[in-house]
Formats: sequence, C-alpha cells, structure tokens
Amino acid sequence: MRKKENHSVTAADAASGKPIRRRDSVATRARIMAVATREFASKGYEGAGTDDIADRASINKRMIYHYFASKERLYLAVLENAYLKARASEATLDLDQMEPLKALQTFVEFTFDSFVQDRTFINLLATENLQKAKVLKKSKSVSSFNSPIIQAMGRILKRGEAQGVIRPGLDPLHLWITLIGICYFFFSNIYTLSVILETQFDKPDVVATRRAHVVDFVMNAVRPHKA
Amino acid sequence: MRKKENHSVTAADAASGKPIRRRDSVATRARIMAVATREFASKGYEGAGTDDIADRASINKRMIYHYFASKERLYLAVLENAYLKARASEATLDLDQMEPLKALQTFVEFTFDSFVQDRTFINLLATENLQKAKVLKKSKSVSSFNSPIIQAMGRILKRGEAQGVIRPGLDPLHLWITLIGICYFFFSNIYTLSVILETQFDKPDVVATRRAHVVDFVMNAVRPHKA
Amino acid sequence: MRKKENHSVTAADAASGKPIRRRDSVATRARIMAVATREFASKGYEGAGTDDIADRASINKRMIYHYFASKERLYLAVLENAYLKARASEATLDLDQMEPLKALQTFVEFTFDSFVQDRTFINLLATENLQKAKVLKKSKSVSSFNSPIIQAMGRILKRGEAQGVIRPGLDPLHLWITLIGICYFFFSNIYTLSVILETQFDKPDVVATRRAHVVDFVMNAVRPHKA
Amino acid sequence: MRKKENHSVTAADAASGKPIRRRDSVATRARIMAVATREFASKGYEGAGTDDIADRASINKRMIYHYFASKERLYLAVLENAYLKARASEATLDLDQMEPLKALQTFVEFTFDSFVQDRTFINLLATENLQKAKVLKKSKSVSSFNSPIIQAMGRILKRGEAQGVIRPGLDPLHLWITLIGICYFFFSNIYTLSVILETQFDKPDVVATRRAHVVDFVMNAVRPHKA
DNA sequence: AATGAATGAGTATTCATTCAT
DNA sequence: GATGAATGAATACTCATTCAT
Repeated sequence: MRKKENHSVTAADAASGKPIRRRDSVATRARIMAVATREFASKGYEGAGTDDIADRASINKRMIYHYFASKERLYLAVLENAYLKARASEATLDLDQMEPLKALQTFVEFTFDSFVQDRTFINLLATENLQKAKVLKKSKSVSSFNSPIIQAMGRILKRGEAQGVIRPGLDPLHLWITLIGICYFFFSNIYTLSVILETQFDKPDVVATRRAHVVDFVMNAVRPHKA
Repeated sequence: MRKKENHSVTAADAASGKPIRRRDSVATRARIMAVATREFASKGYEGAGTDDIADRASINKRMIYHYFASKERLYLAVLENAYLKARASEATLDLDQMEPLKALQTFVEFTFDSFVQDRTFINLLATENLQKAKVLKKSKSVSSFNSPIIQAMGRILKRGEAQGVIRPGLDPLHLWITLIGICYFFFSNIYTLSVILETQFDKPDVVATRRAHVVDFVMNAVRPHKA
Repeated sequence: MRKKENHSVTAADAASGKPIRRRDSVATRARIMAVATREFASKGYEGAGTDDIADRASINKRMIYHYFASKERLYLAVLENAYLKARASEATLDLDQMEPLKALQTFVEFTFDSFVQDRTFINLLATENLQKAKVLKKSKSVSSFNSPIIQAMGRILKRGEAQGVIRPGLDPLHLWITLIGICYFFFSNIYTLSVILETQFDKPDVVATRRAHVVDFVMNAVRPHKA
Repeated sequence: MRKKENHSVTAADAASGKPIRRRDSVATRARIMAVATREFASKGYEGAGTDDIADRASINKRMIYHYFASKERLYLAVLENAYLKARASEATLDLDQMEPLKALQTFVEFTFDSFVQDRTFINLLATENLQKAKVLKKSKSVSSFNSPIIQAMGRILKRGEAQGVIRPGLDPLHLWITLIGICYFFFSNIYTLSVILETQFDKPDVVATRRAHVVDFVMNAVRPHKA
C-alpha cells in the first residue's frame, strides 16, 4: 500500500528544514495533490470526482477530507501549487542578466515551451475562469503570484529603450499579457482549432512552425520604427 | 436561427386567421437554445444542468429530449450555432474592400470588440477544449466554419506585401491565430488575471487601454523593417 | 405513409363478413397489434414501450390511445388474440377422428412444433404470470379460451381406455397440463438451460432429439401396464 | 444465505465485547439481497425498482451501488444465489443411496414440493428467459450450477436398467428436463391457468391431486414395457 | 382519422460529504 | 493516520398519457 515516491518527498521536506513528519502523511498528501492536479486539469472542476481521485491515488476517500477539508479546498491547493510552480520556474530565467531583446525572446520561448510540455496550468485556468475565479478569490497567497514578472518586464523595456533596441511606449503589463496570450491561445484552443481547421496542431512540425512565427512576430512588434 | 418550417406554419396560421402563438415548436426550440447557450457558456458542459435549462426556459424538461435527443446534442447545437453566428458576423466586414493595413486593424478591433460585448463564445470554446473537442468532433457542419477568414487574411497579406505596407513572410494561418489570440487571452482569463494582478480588468478604461495596446502591437508587428 | 399489408387485412375483413370500414383504420389497428405482440413478447409488459411500438408501427403514438385506450388494454388485446389464435389452430386438428394413441401423439407433436416456430405465446404467458394474471383477469372473453381441448382430451382417454390402448385412471385436465408442460418448459427456459448446460438447445438436431424424447415419454406413460 | 466473513466479524466483536450490530456490512448486504430477491421474483427485472428495494431493505439507495455496482449486477447476484441454493438443496437428497425408482420418485416429489413452497426461482427464470439470459451469460460461476444432477440421473438410469426396473433408452439429460418441466409448468403458469380454466390451482387439494398425477405419470413413463 | 407538442412523475445512477471505529 | 459504511440530494434521461389542432 505504501509507494516509492516517499524518498523524494521526504528529502524535499528535510531540505526545506521542516520538522520531520511521519512519512506516510507527507506521501499521502503528495499523492492526492498529484492525482487531483491531473484530474482537475483534464476534466475541470465539475468533471473531476472525489471518488476517482481517491481511487487513482490509492487512498481512502476520507483522506481527501482529512487533508484538504473539501473538494473546493483541494482544488484551491492544486491551483495555488500550479501558480507557485509556474512562477518558480520563471524565476530561474535570470532575464535581468540578458540583452533586452534576448530577454524578451527567451521569455517568449520559455512560455511557449512550457505549454508544449504540459497544458495542466492552461486547463486549470480555463476551469477557474469558467467559474469567474470564484475559488482563486479565496486564496490567501494570491498576491505573491504574479508581480515579479511584470516588474522584470518593466526593467527589460527600460533597458531596451535606453539602448535603442526596443521602441518606447510599451506598457509592461500589457506587453506581458500579449506575450503570454500569443503563446497561450494556440494551446488553450488546440483541440477546437484542430477540428475547425482540419489540421493536427499538436504535431511537432506544426508546433515548431508556430514557435518560429510567435518569436518573429513579437520581435518585429517591439523593434523601433527605424532600426 | 430560424428554421424552414416557419414558412408553412406561419402561412397556414395566417390563412386560418388564428392567433400567432399556439403550441409553437419553433419558439420552444428557440427558447431552449437561448437558455442553453447562456447556461453552457456560464457553467461549462458539466456544470449546466438540464433541469435548470428547462426551468429557465419555462418548458417541461422532457421537451429538451423531444427536440434535441440528449444534453450532448443540445450542447452541440449550441456550439454550432455559436460558430455560425461568429462567422456570419465576420462576413459583414468586407475586408477585401479596404486598404491592407486598415483591413488588419479593422479585423483586430472587430475581434476585440466582439469579446467585449459577449464572452459566450469564449466560454463555450473553453469548455469544449477542456473536453478535447470531444463533442465538436461529432459535428457534421464543422468544415464550413472557418476557412473563409484565413483565405481573406491571405489576400490582405498579398495586397499589403505588393504595396510594401506589410512585411513579407507572414503566414496567414498563424497570423490569424495570433491576432485572435492577442485579443482572446485577455478576455478568456480576465477573472484570474484580475485576481492575480489585483486589478479590475473589465473596467471600461482598462479595456480601452488594452484595445489601444493590441492594435498598436499588431500594427508594429506587420510593418516592413525599414518603412 | 401507408403500408402494403393493407390488402391482406382488408381481404380478411371482407372474408369475415364485417362491414367495410375505412381501410386505414383497420390497417393501423392491425399494424399496432402486430408490433405490440412482438414487443410485449420479446420484452415483457414493463420492458415494452409505447414509443417504440408507435415508431416501429410507423404510426403516431396518439393512435395507440385512439384504438386501445391504454397500454394495458393494448396488452390485453394482444394476449386475447394470442389465446384465440392458439385455440383456433388447435381446433384444426380433428383429434376425434383419430385413433386414441395417434390423437395423443398428434396433439403432443402439434404443441411441440407450435413452440418451435414461435415462442410469442410462451413469452406473453411468462410476462402475464409474473404479474399474477393481473391483466388477463380483466378479460371478458376469457372463459371461451380453453375448455374445448380439455373435453377433447377426455373423449380421447375414454375411447383409449375402452379399446384397451390407454391405461385407466388418467385425469384429462392434468394430462393436458402435463403434455403441454413437457413441451413448454424446454422452450420457455431454453435460454437459461443453454447457458447452464453449456449446450445450444435451439439447434435443429437437438430440437429433433427432444421431440422424439417427448413423444416417446408420453406414449410410454399412457400405455396400459401389461400390453 | 449467510456469508463466510461472518466468523471473523463475529469473533472480533465477541472478543472486543462490543454490541453485535454496528455498521454491519454483512447484514446490510444480506438485507439487500433478500429484498432484491423478493422484488425481482415478484416483478421481474424491469418491474423491480432500486428505490423500492432500498426502501424495503431500510437502507440508503446508494448502498446498492456500494455493494453491487449496478442493478444488473445485483440481479445477477440474486440469480446466482438462487441457483446455488437450488443445487445445494438438491445435493442433500442422496439419490445414489436409493433404489432407482425410489430415487426418481424422490427427485420428482422434491422438485414439485420445492415449487410449492417458493416460486421465487421460477419467477427469476421466467424473467431471465424473457431477456434471453442476457445477464446469466455474464456469470462466471455458471458452469458449476447444473452438471451434478444430470450425472446423478445417468447413474440412476444405469442402475435401473441393470435391475430391469427402468426401461432402456432414456437419455438422462432429456429425462431431467422432462421431470422438471412436468413439475414446473403447473407452477410457472398457475395464474393464467387458474383464470383460463376457472379453477384455483393453488388450493392444497388441487396441488395434492396434481402431485399424485405427476408421480404416477412419471413412474409409468419409465417402467419397462412388460413388467 | 391522425398528428406533434406538451406534461409530470418516474428511472437508474453519481455526487460530495460525514459517521463510527 | 486511516478505513469502509452510510447518507441525501442531484444527475441525465424515460415513462405512459393528454392537449390542441
């Protein structure tokens, strides 16, 4: 009944300096989170069921309530975790150390590539927006989720303008939304687009073409009028 | 939205001098569609319930099955109708009659504005993509939904390149996806963005700022390198 | 919308000397009866649905109520018709003209063969007995259904005893039940027997073997002790 | 009717000194089975409802699905249980220890009497045959249901032939079907027969007469030609 | 005679959640 | 910390039947 993932989890715990808890408890919680993330992402909030989650995590359903109190709170935990992971992985980019244009390109490529690997976050956001962010609003850690990257964007634009490689007048917030959006829509709507346009958009070569287009489009959009 | 049987029914009615609305299958069908569209768009496929739809349409639940056979088929009808409406309203734009850049700008503004008024289509697409287009795949009228606009895009690019006002090398399909995407993401994710960035993105002035940014960004992205 | 069976039905009507009715009405009634018989026999009273019956008879569901007033009354009509047909076909046997043993054998073979061709009657009886003859009790023509054959049985036994070819002491009513029963059970339970005994009992050679066994068994059971 | 888990549960209970009935899965399961058997037997598969079964077993409807997964699986459990009970009670007969004719008579009387007491099995078989054994086919324990008695029949015939008390040429399988059938039909169709023949066939004296007839008929049918 | 629209009570099944141990 | 039993309300869907024309 016990699973092998124990080791890594315990290690992570130890590393983060938390008091040592009974291994089972940590592992069970982690297993619930992993399965719930998959289920919510693939079926939406309504579509995912506590029975399925419990079964697939090989735990008793009651444990979900033991650790998370309710389906909604479990979902919120999943959502917060997704934001944390996204931000944490953005934080490794070190955009401030790069040339401004290189920084923008890197950010776009990073965003695009993160969606190629895993659309979990996209699906969670789709679900949450369908509910008008009803659950996310209840989060307490929300405020810490997004600001840094907007500010980083601002610093890039400033440096770029100063160097004359980026045209002035770009708003960091809206630029950020735009860059994400260009990457996002292709993946968030990949299934309906594939049906409507009768093309398989998730084939590697199509994805590669798309990636090139996105980078090219953005680079041209931010360049000064006469280089 | 109206069906062909209208003619005969209305004609017969007029002829017999009876009051217009009796046991009006067309009206009932239309009422179900209208309510279902609202419900599916606001709650997703799983979230919307046949009981609610029936209640809100003031019809007997059984009628849904009389006219649409199943919840899924009703949802598909709603989805197809949304595509048809979207394409029909795009078709009124007459892009081929405009200057290339003007045409692009008009298309972007039109797309953006259509989302301002009504996020129904966005929500239906979100729901459908969560289900990997499971239902849309079953549509028989699908093929007629999207091609014309991509071709129009191609003609605009061609004219723009010829006139030297649009840079060469842009792919019409990917350009179309990008333009839609830039408009789309802001609205599809407006609730989570509002929470995360602690801003109310649906306030008119924010929307106006966003609109200007989008148009500006696109116009700069398609311009030739040295004008 | 009209069907070809019209002719035969009308002919039958004419032959029976009834006043000529509008053909459609007769045909519709007949079509409902035919389909309902099939449906009730194959699915039981609960299992058969008025929707299905209407669809398969290519008539409007309302017609069932027009002609038969309710599902139960339709079912009763089907049941009465089945009894009438069974008795009518028994009446063609002319058992009184045969040698007593020959008459018994003929009756057994006739009963057995009638089940080979068509298990409709068996299924209707199964359904009706599950309901404790709730519906049949309401029939008004019931009394005329069965007596003649029991009396015929009595005459055969009398003649057989007199001739010394049938042992005395056999009760005509119970003999009749026994003869029917020996034929009946094999067919009424053919599906469960086939599964339990892992044999396909409806294969022609198995049926033939069964028929021979039944005749042999009965003939031996009625014979006088010392021939 | 009781299950093996009883022992451990009861033992544990006794050991811990707790009151006997707590949240007793065995009892609940058994109660559902008992009620379901009654309901399916008296109303057929379609006629019996999960709501009724739950109410009459004084359990929450959800429990049916907890223990049996679906109405069909519950019905299958009921069916298998009925076969097991029937075979188990047959097994107590010890036919091999009796004189051949006595053994046949005992088997017939036993079969007849088992139907007098309880027509549950008959009704379940009627229901199942109406569905063409659709459910029984899915049983995994089916094969073990019937073979022993046929073989016992074979041994009786062999002994009887050797002793010259049973005529040769009787097939054990068909003899078994015939013996059951003679008993079965009277009870399976007792309601329709009672209506048609305007007699109450379930009155004790009629049943007794029938029993005597059946035994007499069978004994005469198996006897050698010249005693 | 015939039709399609409409109804309300019913079906099996699933849901998130809580209780007892 | 963990479990299996238990719950009641909700789900999509079907039923026999009646209404209006």
